[in-house]
Amino acid sequence: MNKLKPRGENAATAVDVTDLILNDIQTGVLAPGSWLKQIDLERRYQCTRPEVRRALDRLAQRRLVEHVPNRGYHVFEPDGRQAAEISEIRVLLETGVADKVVANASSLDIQALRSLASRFDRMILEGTPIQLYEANLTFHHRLLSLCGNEELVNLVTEIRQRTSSAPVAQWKTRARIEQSSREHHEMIDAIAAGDAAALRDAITRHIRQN
Amino acid sequence: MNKLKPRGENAATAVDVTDLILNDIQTGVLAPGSWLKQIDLERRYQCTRPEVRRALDRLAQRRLVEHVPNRGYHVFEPDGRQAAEISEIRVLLETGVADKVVANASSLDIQALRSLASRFDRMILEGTPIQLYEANLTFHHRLLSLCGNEELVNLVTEIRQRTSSAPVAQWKTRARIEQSSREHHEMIDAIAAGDAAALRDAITRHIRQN
DNA sequence: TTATCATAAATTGGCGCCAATTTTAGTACC
DNA sequence: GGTACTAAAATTGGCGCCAATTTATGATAA
Repeated sequence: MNKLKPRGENAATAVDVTDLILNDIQTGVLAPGSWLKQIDLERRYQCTRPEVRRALDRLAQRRLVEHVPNRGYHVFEPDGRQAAEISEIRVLLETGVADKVVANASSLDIQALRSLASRFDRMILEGTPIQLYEANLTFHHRLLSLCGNEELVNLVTEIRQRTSSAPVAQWKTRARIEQSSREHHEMIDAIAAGDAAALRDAITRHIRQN
Repeated sequence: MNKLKPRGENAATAVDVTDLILNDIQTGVLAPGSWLKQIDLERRYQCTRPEVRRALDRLAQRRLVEHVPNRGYHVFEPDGRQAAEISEIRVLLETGVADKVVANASSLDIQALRSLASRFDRMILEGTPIQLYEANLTFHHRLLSLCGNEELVNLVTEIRQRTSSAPVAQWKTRARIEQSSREHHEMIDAIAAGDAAALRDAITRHIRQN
């Protein structure tokens, strides 16, 4: 008598609809401001109505979509003020642990960071915008993890999602992308040199001008 | 033909079950680690099953309760590491805007803060632990609001809820409470003196030793 | 021709039932 | 007397239906 669902289903089926919708918002498939009709989502993600509703409620809690009673949910578009304020929060958190990052970084970590930064560079040329976006996330996640504060890493990951509705489109020009790339390497150099002040400076510029 | 529900019901009925449960967790009525049975909540708050479930899901998203599939939800108890990490995050955010707070504070704001700090002092003697807790929240909220970053205020309010499961019980001794009181006045003095460094120092000590 | 109102279609959101899983209690067996 | 197995009770969680509200459509009158 073999149990088909051992305990948490297989890993592939385990992904929640919330993440699917979230992903489509991040990649810009679901445009900022657009209305998310429950029937459409139901069909698009091949799931039931209650699942859609739970996902929408969760995303509304995380302020990625906005709920208007009896009207439905639409993709949230942060105004300039909110975006600026969130950027400032990121600056505070990420520069605040710069010294910890520098202190904890082993030569192996630095090597890994260089590899991830290079991967970002490669994606500028060869990858899709989504791959570029993900390479960027991976780099920043790896760097921030060095601070040793797991909760902080989670928090930054969460609020980064709120920064721009369609983060894929955040790099408007090619020049801006390449500037980002340079800043990545600049951060690594600062870490390698043990220069926390330089790291803080690079991080601040990097976040503020996105 | 009078409409009994004008647009969003009357303000009293509008409070969500989520807030009710949250409040009972904060005040320690629902003890850390205890299981939240849906039937009990349903009866306790006079609401329907789906309402209970939505509330539990929201609280689980905010990591105030933990969800174990097919077992239910229980009040989350943060371990020492998590509590310490969250405190560090608060230190970074609240000290990070100390200069802004000092810069923006008018004499009227300072007056208001003194009033709120006094209210806290009064609650030590005359109030219930819950009133004391709320007076403390009000004071900190008012102070932090001076930074001008609305998103940051919201964020701190949110993560403060995650710090301790039963925040009412956070002040273990009378001595600790009175120390908190002194630190409140210390913060105000620093603001009045325009001394951002002193404010940062007071905030750091205040958060770390809770 | 355009504005307004009524009717119809579509969408949201609340509620209850039932299946799946877990826990508890009881019983038989070692 | 203790342990393992079985059956029943309790709890969780998924799903579909229907009422309430909103939006779209069309008709009528100015």
